[in-house]
Amino acid sequence: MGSLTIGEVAKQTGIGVETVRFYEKSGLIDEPPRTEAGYRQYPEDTASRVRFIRHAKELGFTLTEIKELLNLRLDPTTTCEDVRQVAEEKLRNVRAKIQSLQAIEMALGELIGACAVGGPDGECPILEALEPDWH
Amino acid sequence: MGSLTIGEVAKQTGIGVETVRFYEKSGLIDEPPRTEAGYRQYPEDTASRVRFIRHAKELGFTLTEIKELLNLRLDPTTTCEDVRQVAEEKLRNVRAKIQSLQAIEMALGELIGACAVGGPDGECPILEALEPDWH
DNA sequence: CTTGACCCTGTAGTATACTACAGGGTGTAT
DNA sequence: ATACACCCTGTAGTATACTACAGGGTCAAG
Repeated sequence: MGSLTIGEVAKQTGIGVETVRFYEKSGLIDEPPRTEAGYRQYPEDTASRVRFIRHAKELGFTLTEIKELLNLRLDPTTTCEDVRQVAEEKLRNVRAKIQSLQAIEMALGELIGACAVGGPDGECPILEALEPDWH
Repeated sequence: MGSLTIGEVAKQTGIGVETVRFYEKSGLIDEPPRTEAGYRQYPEDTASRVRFIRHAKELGFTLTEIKELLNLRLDPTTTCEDVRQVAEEKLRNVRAKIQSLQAIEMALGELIGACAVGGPDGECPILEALEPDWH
């Protein structure tokens, strides 16, 4: 107990074993210790790390950006100030995404509302809601 | 006036002319009328459509999903009920993304706060903030 | 002690979304 | 009338993120 095979990680996270190895090679999850036979022994929190990666990917972050997010903790060579600056940049990035999504959310809500009363009439509430505030 | 060349669309949106043609071929923007010489004459709102596509892409939507979003209006063969159902599914999708981003936003805020007082201490607030509510 | 499910490395193939030619025509400014 | 920037089609190449073998070793159950 206390460690997971690559197959268990894959099963718990709904991805393939090749993808787990791919993430490891890409530096998104740490290289785990091995058994004598060479089998990977992943720590138990690897599964939540993988789930984080999948969610972040769905939110439009690239694997490179996700690596940066995950490395915000745990790199002892960077100073606190470095970490803070990267974190603040990511935070601005995240907030911009939230705003854009909220604009789409409103547009979709309007579309559904318009649909309920009269049906779509050729204009595009989605485009209209998003355009004005985008430089 | 009243129409844009492909180069003008590209310039106004910061993408290349090849990408505009690619979006046209992919059905994300309508095939525009042509001059006698075969030059494309895009309607003026093409630029905002392209900007919408770029933003939606940054939010993790695929081009296929963006097409679905854009086609929510303007297809006269689908019923209002069809439109509403697709719109509501997209809305749920968008709201889930907003929630996940807000969780990341909080985690980053915590990280920045922790950093301000004592520096990172080996735990990962980003991972921790996201884990509990993700099945 | 063998069968089947699992693991290993390494390489090659796929889908998505561009991006860059090649080879040619157009339009206007000097 | 000849540059030069721009447009056209079509095809091929690239980056990212997987996904699928090939060829082989490991291990627990019967």
